[in-house]
Amino acid sequence: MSAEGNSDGTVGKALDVLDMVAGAGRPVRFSELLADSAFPKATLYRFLQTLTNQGMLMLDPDRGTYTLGVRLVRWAHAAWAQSSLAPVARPYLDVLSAETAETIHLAQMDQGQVLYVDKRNAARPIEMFAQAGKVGPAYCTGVGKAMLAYLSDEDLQAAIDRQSFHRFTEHTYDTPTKLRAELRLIRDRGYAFDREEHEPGIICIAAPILTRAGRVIGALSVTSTTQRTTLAALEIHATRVIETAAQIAAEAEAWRFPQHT
Amino acid sequence: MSAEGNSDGTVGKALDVLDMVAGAGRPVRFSELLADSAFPKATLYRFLQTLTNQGMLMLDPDRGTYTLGVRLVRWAHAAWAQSSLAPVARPYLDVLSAETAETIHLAQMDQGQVLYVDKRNAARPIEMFAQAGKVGPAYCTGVGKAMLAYLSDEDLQAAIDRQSFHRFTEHTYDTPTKLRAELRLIRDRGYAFDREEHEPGIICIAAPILTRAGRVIGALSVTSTTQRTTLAALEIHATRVIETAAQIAAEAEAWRFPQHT
DNA sequence: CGTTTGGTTCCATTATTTGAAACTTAGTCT
DNA sequence: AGACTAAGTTTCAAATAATGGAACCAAACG
Repeated sequence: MSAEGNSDGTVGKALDVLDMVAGAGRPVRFSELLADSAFPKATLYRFLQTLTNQGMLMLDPDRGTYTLGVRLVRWAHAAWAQSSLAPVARPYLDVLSAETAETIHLAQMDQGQVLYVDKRNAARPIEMFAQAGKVGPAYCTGVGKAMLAYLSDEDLQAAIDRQSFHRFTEHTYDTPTKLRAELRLIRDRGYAFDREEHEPGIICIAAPILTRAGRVIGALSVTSTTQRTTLAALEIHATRVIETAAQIAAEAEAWRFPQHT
Repeated sequence: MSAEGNSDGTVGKALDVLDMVAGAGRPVRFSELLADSAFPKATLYRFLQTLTNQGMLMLDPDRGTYTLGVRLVRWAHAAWAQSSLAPVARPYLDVLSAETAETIHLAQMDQGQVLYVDKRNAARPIEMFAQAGKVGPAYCTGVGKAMLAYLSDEDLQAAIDRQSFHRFTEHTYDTPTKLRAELRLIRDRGYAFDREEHEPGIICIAAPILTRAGRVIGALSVTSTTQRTTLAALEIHATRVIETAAQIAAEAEAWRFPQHT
């Protein structure tokens, strides 16, 4: 979680610093960052200055702490609007949400993890920013497995290498072998289950969003709890989830979607 | 429209390139970017490669077009949660929204522009990502002027230098001089009006959010239309807006600086 | 096919980054 | 107060990475 060994020249290093601040998840002092980083004092200092100048970081002058800058929020808006499935999928999610009255997730793959890009909440109005942008593990979520199942061999291998296989619950597939077996079943079935693999009591069914060429560009899930319903009952939505995924795929293809990895 | 006099070394230049892609608002080809940029072919090419490697940009291999990468969405979530006022302000906005039954905006300053970080819609609640993250001009919006009015002299000068002073409506303050006079009034009054300066028919009253030390950290507005109400009628909310701004400021200060002298 | 257009790579030159060390505060201890 | 310490800032010659003109490649065009 801490140090990327990455090195795309100066820019790469600067972004590593950004990541470090992002990773902290709270305002951090220069000295804290210095302790965690491989950079010498002066170098880190200069990066911090540059990033602050650029609005990527914010320096609280009273406290001398750094946080992520709001400029990122601005870019994210553009990124979300321009290169996520969310804008395209929105109307379809609305329909599915109304039909199922359950929580809907729309996700994409990002660096081997699941990135949620949109959500419809069963009950109350949504808190989009609080939800979209969140990341989760791929190997133990419905959307994650749905996407993994349709990855090319080499992309799958790369993704598997990035999984932690932490055993969140007793149902978590905690080895690559078990996971691969599960993925095979998912591919045969056409959609994935989450059997309380990530959080106890949380179940879902999820379908991949595929281009005509068969490339995964995202996934879609209907989520519920074991208190409200059962997996079997949830499965009646399978057809509609798959349909919706297909509709989104078709729409997205009209816009010729970039490749996500 | 991008004045790249930026002097933050290589990182700054790379971010300018990112901005260029973001600014396009659609997938762009290498050659388009080349035409718009001052960089020579090879240089621009290398930046694009680096940014793509870093996940800040995405390259559609079929079309040869670049879009913003989803990694930004991920960072933005962290930025929003960690260094925007939005999470802190949320409950207060909810109350104000219920009380006024008008549209509420929460904004912060970003590079001389207004960045909206949260919103409550008069009618229906939705679309956070689609709304938050949007930017607008500072010199002709309520929140913008409220923030400008409390900037330090040098920050104000820097901000003014970045304004376009485009005359959106007949009420727009279209020169620095007029704007400065208006800002003085706002400071005296404690809150700002928007008298259809940005969009015809749209009016608002806005208050700055200030730390105890007097630093501007954001602004808050209640917006309506000339069809629904008048500026005079809207002004009855002034006290509550200022109160709410104070509450958010207090909360933000407590939350971000737990320990105090 | 010869030509144009759009994209990628080379590599000697040049400018930027680097980081040890010196310096400046601001804060603590005696 | 004065001496020490920790945290942050600046300097500057050496090391390194960025630069960009030009060559190259590959489609698409005529």
